[in-house]
Formats: sequence, C-alpha cells, structure tokens
Amino acid sequence: MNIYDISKQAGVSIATVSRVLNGSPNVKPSTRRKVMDIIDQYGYTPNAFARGLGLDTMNSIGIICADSSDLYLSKAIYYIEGNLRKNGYNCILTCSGYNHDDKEAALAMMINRRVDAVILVGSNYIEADDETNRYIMNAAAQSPVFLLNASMDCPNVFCATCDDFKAMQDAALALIDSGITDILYLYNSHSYSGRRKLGGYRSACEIRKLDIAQDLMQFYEGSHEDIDGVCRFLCGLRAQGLVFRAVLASEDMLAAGAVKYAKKNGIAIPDELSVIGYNNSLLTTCSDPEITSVDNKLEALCFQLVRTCIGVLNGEKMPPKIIYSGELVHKGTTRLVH
Amino acid sequence: MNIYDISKQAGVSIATVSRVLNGSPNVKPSTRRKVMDIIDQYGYTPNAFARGLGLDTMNSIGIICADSSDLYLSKAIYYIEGNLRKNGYNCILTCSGYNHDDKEAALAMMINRRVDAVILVGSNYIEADDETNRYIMNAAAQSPVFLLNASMDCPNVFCATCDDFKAMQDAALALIDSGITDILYLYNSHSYSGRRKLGGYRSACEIRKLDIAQDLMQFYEGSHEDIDGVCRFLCGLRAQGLVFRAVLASEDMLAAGAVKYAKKNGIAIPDELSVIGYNNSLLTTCSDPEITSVDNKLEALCFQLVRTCIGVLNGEKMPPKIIYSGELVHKGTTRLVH
DNA sequence: ATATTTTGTGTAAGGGCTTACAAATTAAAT
DNA sequence: ATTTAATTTGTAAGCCCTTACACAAAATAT
Repeated sequence: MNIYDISKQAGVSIATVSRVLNGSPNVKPSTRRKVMDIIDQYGYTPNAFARGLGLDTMNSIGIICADSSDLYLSKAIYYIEGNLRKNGYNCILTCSGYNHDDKEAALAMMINRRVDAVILVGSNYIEADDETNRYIMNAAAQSPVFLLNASMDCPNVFCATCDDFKAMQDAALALIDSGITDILYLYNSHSYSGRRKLGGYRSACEIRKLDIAQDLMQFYEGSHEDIDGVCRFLCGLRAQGLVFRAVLASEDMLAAGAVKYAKKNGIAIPDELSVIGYNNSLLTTCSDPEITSVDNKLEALCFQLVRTCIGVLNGEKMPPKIIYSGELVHKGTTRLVH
Repeated sequence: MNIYDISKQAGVSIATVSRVLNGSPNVKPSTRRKVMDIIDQYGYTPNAFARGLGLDTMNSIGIICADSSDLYLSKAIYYIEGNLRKNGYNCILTCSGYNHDDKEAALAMMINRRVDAVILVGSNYIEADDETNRYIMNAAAQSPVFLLNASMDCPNVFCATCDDFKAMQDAALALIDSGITDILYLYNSHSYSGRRKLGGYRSACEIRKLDIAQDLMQFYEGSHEDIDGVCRFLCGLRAQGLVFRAVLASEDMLAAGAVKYAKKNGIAIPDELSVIGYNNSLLTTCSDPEITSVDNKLEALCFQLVRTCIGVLNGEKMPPKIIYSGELVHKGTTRLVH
C-alpha cells in the first residue's frame, strides 16, 4: 500500500495525497476528507524511508553516551529524549563506552544515518584532548553537535554545562570553613567535567591557603558501580596511614563508598568524617545518613540543550554556551557552617 | 556527493560503486581498489535514506520502555542496545511513560518508522489486559515484537522472562521457613510481572497454610524514586497498628525504603525486621545493611532476547518463550535458614 | 582456434515520497 | 458576462540508492 494506491482509491493525484498527509493548507476540505477516509480505511502510513529521502531528514537525533545504565547518564537520556519527542524528534541511542575509537565510531555512525543533530551526553564523553576535538569537529561539519556537561569552541557545536568548577570550589570551601582541612578529594574520571571539578577543589585550597597534599587527591580506578570497591580502596588508604576528615567526591557513588567505609571502621559521620557527593542522585537518599551532594541542575540543562537544538534546527540563532550553577544540597553527611 | 559522483570519478558505473559499497564478491580487486580510493578521498558515505528505501530496512530496532532512567530499565536498555549494536543494528529509543495511549502511540511511531523489530522493555510496559494485547498484536502484524519480562501468546511476539512467580514464592518461603509469618508484601506495580510476583507470595502463604491478611499486601502509589515516601508510608502503616516482621518488596527501591523505616524507628534489621528486595540492583549495595534481593538474571535475559531477535530477523525459527529462574541473593537484611 | 563457462560491468527500472511548475477550477472584481 | 485573481489539483522531475538482466571480458574446456 503506497501513495499511488491511495490516490487511485480516492480519485485524486499523488500530489494531493501527499498534501493531505503533510497538512498542506492548499487542499479543499472536501478533498481532504475524501482522502483521509481512504487513508484511515486502509490504515495507510507513508513510507518513512521515502519520506526521509525526499525531505533529507527523518527527524531523528542521535544520542551518544558512554553508558546508558549509569545513574546520572540515564537520567540525562530520559530528559533529553522526552524533550525531543515533544518536539517531534526521535532518538537513536548508542552507548559508546569509554574507549576512544568506539566513541569516534559511534559518532560516525550517527552521521552516516543522517541524523539531524548529535547530542553527546555526559562529560565522560568528552576527553578534552585534540583527538576528540578533531572528530567532534568533523561531525559538526555535517550536523550540529550538542554537548551536555562539556565545552568546546567550535562552529556548530553547542554546550550546556554546569559550572562544576565553581560548584566543587564552593563545596570544598564549605568544608574548609567549617574547620576541616584534611579533605580527601576522590574522583574516578579524567573527563572534561572531572578536570573542572578537580580544579575547583584545588582552587578552594589555594584560596584558603591550604597545602594540597598530593595523596589527598585520589583517583579510583574501579567500576562505576562498585561501591564496595570504593570502600576497600579507602580502607587501604587508611591502612597506609593517610589521615582525612572529609571526603569530597566527584560522584555520589564514591561518596556512598565513603559512607560505607566510615561505618565499617566505626567512624562517626559527620562528626569524625564529612562526606560530600556530586549529582545529588538516588544514592544520596538511599544511604544512611543521607549524603550531602551537589545538585548540578541536570533537568534544566537537558531542557536548555534540547531547546537550543530545536532552535538550531529551525534555523534560529542560538547561544553556543549555556552555563548553570550547581548547588550544594545539605544533608546528613556534613555539618557545615553557613 | 552521491554515488553518481563517485562512479564518474572512478570511471565505473554506479552499479559497480554500489557493489563495492556492499561488499559484493563480484568485483575485480583492481576495480574495487580504484573505487575505494575515490570513496576514501571524498569521504563519501551512502545516503542512508536511499539505502533504506531500496532495501526496505535501515537496520534499526525500536526500544520502548516506560522510563529509561529507572535503575532496572536503564540496565536493560544498556544490555539490549549493546547486543544489538554488535549485530549491526541501531536502536531507536523512546520512553512511553506508564500511560496507555502514550504506549500505543510509541508503538505506532516505531512501526511508522519501519523499524525491523520492536523491543518492549520491562514488564511495566505490558499491562496484560486486552487493550494492550490488541495494540501489541497490531504491531506484531507489521514487525516482530520482543518482550522483556512479560509474556504473551501471539504470533510474531517473542518473550524472555524471569520466572518471577517462582522467585517470589521462594523468597516468601525462605522467610516463612525461618520462622517469620507476619510478612508485609509491598509492591508498586500492577504490571505483568507485578502480578506474577504477588501470585508467588500468595502461593507461598497457601503452601505453608498461612492466612493472607489483606492488609499485609500493600500497594505503594508514590514515585519510583521516592525512598523517603516509602519510609513514610510504612511509618503510617505502623501507626495504624499493622504488625509485620518482614517486608517482601517487589522492587529494591521499596526495600530500601523499608530499611530506612526500620532505622528511623529503631527497629533492628534483621533481628526485628527482615527485608527482601527484587532486582538486586545498586541500591542493595548502597544500603546498610545490604539488602537481600532477588537476582532476576537481567543480563542473560537481554542477551537471549536479542539473540532471538536476530534469529527471527535472519529468518530462523526461534522459540517464542525463554524463561530463566530468579535467584535469592542473601545479604544483610535477612537471617534465613538454609 | 573455437566453443563454453565463469567472472565482471553497465543499463535501466524500480522503491515511495516531495514539490516546482503548469493547468484547471472557482471566486471576486469590473 | 467577462476579466482577473485566488484557490485547488495534476504532471513530472527529482531524491539516491539496489538489483535484475543483458552484455562484455576473461578464463577454461574442447
């Protein structure tokens, strides 16, 4: 069943059927009705591929993320997909993993499929190195590219990011100003936002004239889900004699590991150990006590990113960068001076 | 830049270019090289829409889930997408929400886009009522449909499910057999698997000749992320005088709420209250003590579902149903007799 | 050296839609 | 009633591939 069949049944030309299908105003109401009746009767649906070929778009947008099951990224995907759908777009999702070549392949695949735009979800995607820049630029030459929680100066690349530097700086300052100086900064990503966060921590220490002991910045190499691994990792540090009275984590899951560590070792939270996480995810609520964490305004960022995307696709001039401020949400793992 | 341009540059016909592009064996090696050189030189990529039109497929598969940010569903998506990608398929993802019409619309959209198959992720999608059956059957008339954690007898519909009935029955029996009779069954979904789980609980009670007090089966209406809401809900039940010495939950998040409730009220786990969750997700590790939970073999199910899907698309005869057994993973919220 | 098979290549016909432009119909203006 | 303008419809030319079929070239058999 194709447009010719419908046109024959309705006694009109294919052009008229096409106009009806596309809601063109230049169709006599009676004709429209006649055609619609036939369409409904046969349950006809225009062939999306042919349509795509004619219009050079299938209204689909590529979403690439490293790992769609990640607590944080999955939320981003949810928000982005929902907003795009409201605007009439479909999403082609792919998980690139954290490997370089796979990321590039994912991007190339999207371009091949001729998506209208590509959204790179999660700063984990963007390693902020020249190699990455190169292939994102290549992609941007074909389709506009939108980055969530990353930043890049490149034509046809648009970003929505949380000011992680500032947010982490604030979190660190809050700890310092409540009298804690031995702050262990715990992170598990060298990604774009990972660097920004680390920078924020360092900057806070500088501002308050604290020495930044190298071993108070620890990189956790384990899986993104291995809370117990984090716990063991911290136990190890303690065994080595490292002293810290706060854990400032680049992700809630690391913070959850820190809480677990404290319990295991009979360390009182927040009296003997303060913990601050990042993302303010479900994990912060699940933990006991609940974890103080940075809300990085994910929903708003996703909303704005999609808004920008739609604008660009409609040919509007859009700002290349949107920046939101994070916010420290005080819960049970800190006792901060306000 | 299209296939004509390439053919002109390479001094061959478009048919030859097409053959090179599609890896046809009937091309002289020297010709292939000549064509490939031009293709590489211009970075040419065949138009996916035209290809789709010609082949009547773009190798894409629709994934529909209620909520891609759900801890459990997001994992399913991750596994499914990964497996499909390995087999050369792309995924079009959409979140239908829990509303009936939206689900139907999502399904219709996938069919319109002419996906090769549709995968419905999560039993939440399948309400096991006639209305749902109708539109899934409609869809199945166009493309094969694959259900994760749901079941349906319908041509062109294939399922991979965990035997939730049995798993929940086993969990309940384990509690009963360790001497606990006041088991509060807590659930938050009337979905296909939700019913199966409830059935398992009831069956266990019957087997052990326990009366099933109606108020020991409680439905939680709040959000799927509101752990505190669950906690309040249980506090409410307690205030009303309901006595229970175990919480058997249809989802880990509910179990996490139960743990929180116990702590808030100074109830010792597992001595005074046992808790069992379902899905064995990250939440079980995050909680203190860690939550005993049912592992429902999600990864294996996803693997098999995709395997079935690929088989069907290759024209192979595939089994319409795959059933795995769940497994109770003992952790800290129970002290069960083995 | 010729006939036969195998291999490689080209021509042309779709696949199903959109849309510019031409043509026909209808409405408004004179 | 006739001319002009506005509305509605149809024709045909793309969009860019794939592939059946025909034909040419090369390899093998006679």
